[in-house]
Amino acid sequence: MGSENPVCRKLNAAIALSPKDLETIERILSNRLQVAAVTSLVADGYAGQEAYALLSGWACRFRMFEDGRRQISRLFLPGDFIGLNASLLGMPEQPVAALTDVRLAKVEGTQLMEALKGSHRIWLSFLWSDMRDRFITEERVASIGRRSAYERIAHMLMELYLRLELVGEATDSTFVLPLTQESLADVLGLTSIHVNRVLRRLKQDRLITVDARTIRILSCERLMQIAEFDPRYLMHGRHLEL
Amino acid sequence: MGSENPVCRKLNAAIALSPKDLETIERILSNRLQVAAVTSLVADGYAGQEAYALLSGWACRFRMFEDGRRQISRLFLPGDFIGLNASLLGMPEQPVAALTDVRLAKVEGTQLMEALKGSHRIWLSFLWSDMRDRFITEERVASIGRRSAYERIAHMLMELYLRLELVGEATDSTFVLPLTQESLADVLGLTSIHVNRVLRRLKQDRLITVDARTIRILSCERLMQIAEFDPRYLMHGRHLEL
DNA sequence: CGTACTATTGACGCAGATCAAGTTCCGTGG
DNA sequence: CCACGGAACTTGATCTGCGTCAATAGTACG
Repeated sequence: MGSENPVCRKLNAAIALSPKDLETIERILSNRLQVAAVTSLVADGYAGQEAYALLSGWACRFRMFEDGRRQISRLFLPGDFIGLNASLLGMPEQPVAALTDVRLAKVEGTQLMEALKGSHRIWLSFLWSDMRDRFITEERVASIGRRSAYERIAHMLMELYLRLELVGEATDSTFVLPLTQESLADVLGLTSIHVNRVLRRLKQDRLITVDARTIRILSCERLMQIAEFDPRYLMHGRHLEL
Repeated sequence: MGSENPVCRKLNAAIALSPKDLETIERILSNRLQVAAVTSLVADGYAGQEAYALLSGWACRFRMFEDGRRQISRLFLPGDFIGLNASLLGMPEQPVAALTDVRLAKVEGTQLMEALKGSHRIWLSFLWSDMRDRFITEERVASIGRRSAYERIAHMLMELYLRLELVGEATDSTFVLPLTQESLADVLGLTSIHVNRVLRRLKQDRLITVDARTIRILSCERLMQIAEFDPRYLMHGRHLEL
């Protein structure tokens, strides 16, 4: 159904969840809040119990340097959890900020733990989500470390498309990329100027079109080939027999 | 005691473990094996149940590209777990290889799960270790994305020193770095030639000395300052009240 | 209709890559 | 014990992808 929340959609796509499991998850996510773009969700080094699920909008975890350099270490898309494990330990972490207006669900540790204990499938699906986040970060290390700017942006566009598609926010090779080129640069380890130039090249090469902030991928195949995109790290599809 | 294994040492440094907890962990690690340098521990995309704990030597997870480029996304040092969570899901992952001769303990999922259920502290300590690995990877993204080669190497040397110190493999500002400059380059997202030049600069600037493969840090303070090293991400010390 | 982001484009510079030689360090076999 | 072969390390010369600086043009909002 269209009203299904992205968290359930994502988890259920990986591990078949029972209606009861889905209900349990919905309940965990019932404590909703809204936050405007740019707002800090987790302060730098804050050792809090805060954990969120992102229901709509984009957020990021980042590292600031004294001279103003910024690196975004993770992008959070709808359906992603923010600080779930860290909240269980209550340990200081890198700051998190909303990149767009955002709808969140605040997750309570105790409630979460009960759900994990109560259903093996819920536990598996959370583990899956957690592993996937890690693989995404490891692939990003590979991207920033060894891919050229052109390959890197090609890779990121494919990744975003597939991640958004999984939660129903992208179809038809098209999705909304609500970030400024500045933020994109901070994700990619580039400058906004170079991001701009590479996007132009990708358009010239008829690989994508950009209209306002809507991206259309003209050839997934060629984009994946350019980036040596190996979709396995996103772990989409039901790989587990239960 | 000196004979204590690095896994126990590391976990116990974060979460105070009871003698019984430590015994349980020792038991999980009783299935030992040895592997020579360069050997593959986890094949590319292998969806195995394999999980290891590294007892001595260094290993890495990496991403290969068709033209021979390589990026090491994680370094495993003594005391680290390899593929622990992935093994529970049995999902394909990036390959893992031994960088030096290595002593391992093979970890069984079922045995592990029992231990986690049996002791809250063991569970916490594994969660801590897991989070720490993630923070290390996120800080690496920041490093490769935004730090200069000089800052990046300074940062990595400090990180390695502190990680090794925690498991008793470094004292007195000195540790053995058993990697070739080629491997170092693949960790750092640089070329071996540039790594060589930057190391020379660090020596000239009286920040480190290198003798064979032994690194001595002459000024932690200056090194940390250069790299804007924020030790919080390593989560050393006992932060949790229990 | 300013004021302030955001995007775009050009000119130029530099950190780090590439190319090309050595040199040193070891392990191995004669 | 030495000779030899192959890594790993070192260093210089040159090149280039991306950064920096600078200027203009949209756009969005009050």
